[in-house]
Amino acid sequence: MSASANRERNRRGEGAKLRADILAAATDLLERSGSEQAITLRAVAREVGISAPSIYAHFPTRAAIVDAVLAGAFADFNASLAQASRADAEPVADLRARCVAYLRFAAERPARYRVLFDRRDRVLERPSDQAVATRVEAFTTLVASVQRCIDAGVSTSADAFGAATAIWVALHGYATLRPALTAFPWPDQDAMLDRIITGLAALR
Amino acid sequence: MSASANRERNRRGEGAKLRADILAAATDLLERSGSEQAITLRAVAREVGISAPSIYAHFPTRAAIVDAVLAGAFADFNASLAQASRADAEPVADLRARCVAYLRFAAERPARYRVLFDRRDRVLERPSDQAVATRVEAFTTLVASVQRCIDAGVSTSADAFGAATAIWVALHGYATLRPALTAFPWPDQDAMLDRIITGLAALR
DNA sequence: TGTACATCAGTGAACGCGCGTTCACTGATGTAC
DNA sequence: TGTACATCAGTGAACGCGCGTTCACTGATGTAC
Repeated sequence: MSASANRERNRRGEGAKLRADILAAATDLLERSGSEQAITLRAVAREVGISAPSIYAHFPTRAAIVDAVLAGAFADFNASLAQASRADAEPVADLRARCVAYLRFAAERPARYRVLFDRRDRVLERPSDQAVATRVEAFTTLVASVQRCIDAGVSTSADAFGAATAIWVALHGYATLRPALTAFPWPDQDAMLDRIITGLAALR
Repeated sequence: MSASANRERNRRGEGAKLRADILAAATDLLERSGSEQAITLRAVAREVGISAPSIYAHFPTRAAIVDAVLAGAFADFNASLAQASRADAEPVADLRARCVAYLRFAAERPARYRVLFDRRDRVLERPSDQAVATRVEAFTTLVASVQRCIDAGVSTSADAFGAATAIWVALHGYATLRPALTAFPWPDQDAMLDRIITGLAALR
């Protein structure tokens, strides 16, 4: 298949546009297939309408593409949660809004969600401080949200960190299992969330 | 590499022994690599010390090997939980023992655990009733365990199924995230379990 | 007891595939003079 | 204003790899006579 059939060559100085197209195509492949294995140089090239070697002008290796997709997923995830946050509202309402946004992100972009926490730690390559911060951001704000419930006297928990970890773990389990086991007679999501928040944040 | 260096040819009538060796090698590859992708015909053959085509006497396709590994993992998982169960003891102690066994299985055989619930439903191939029953067995007994807590008046939950689902989801989240994110400052597992059981089974 | 032979438990070479990556190249585009 | 040319944005062919699978085969082993 000729690439020119699908895509016009960028004008001079606009070569960097291809980088964005490559990233979008890779993200799309991930989301459609459900697996980061689907992100191959050749599949991405096919999707964008270029030849495979053209990718090397923008990414040094296949892994670099996957990393960039992952970074984008984390940024989207953090943005979704931040947007849902209502730090000035009732603390329980804020906590709930954050959890709803968490599950919504996972439901709407299941493959991207999975990839956020599915990867084993890379022992060899040390992630940058910024990468670590991005990864921890959503959790940090969750702890703060639980702490606000404690401060307001509506949670009897003595440990915001522990409670937030338990909530996170439950959300992750639900977010992961729900799309994987569609035949399971899942309870209503709102009821599930009530159980998780009330039980694990030790709400009165 | 010659196979005869590693393995003696089975005697006549004992060809079926190879099936068990193939399964063990495939399981080992899964557990060592952390991914079912590592189960390739050639890798399995290398591991067992035979040539790749020899596998076809025992499994029609690569997928059949993976399925068999998965079935074995489910059987082991159910057996681990069943063994931990103390249905005649205090209901809370039984529930806790089951949860501990759940997390222990996941910690000791992380790749096998993952594969139990990681796979998306196969929409095309309908699983047999028996396969479904095996998959649901552990959960069914968890619901019963919660129900015993309710019957004993120690849980205020009105819905054993909902509570069991919440507990399962939290256990799964923890079992999945804990080995994946080793840099996270995980709280003590016992404290975590207390939070999950007490909070989600609505224990007094 | 000896031997021909069917069967069993495998082997080794080959197929076509998609992959990541390298390499030498091409042709349009903008710029210097 | 015209043109030579450097540069940019790519291309197409090729590499070696491991894969699932097929095929024709081999040689040891047990058994029938």
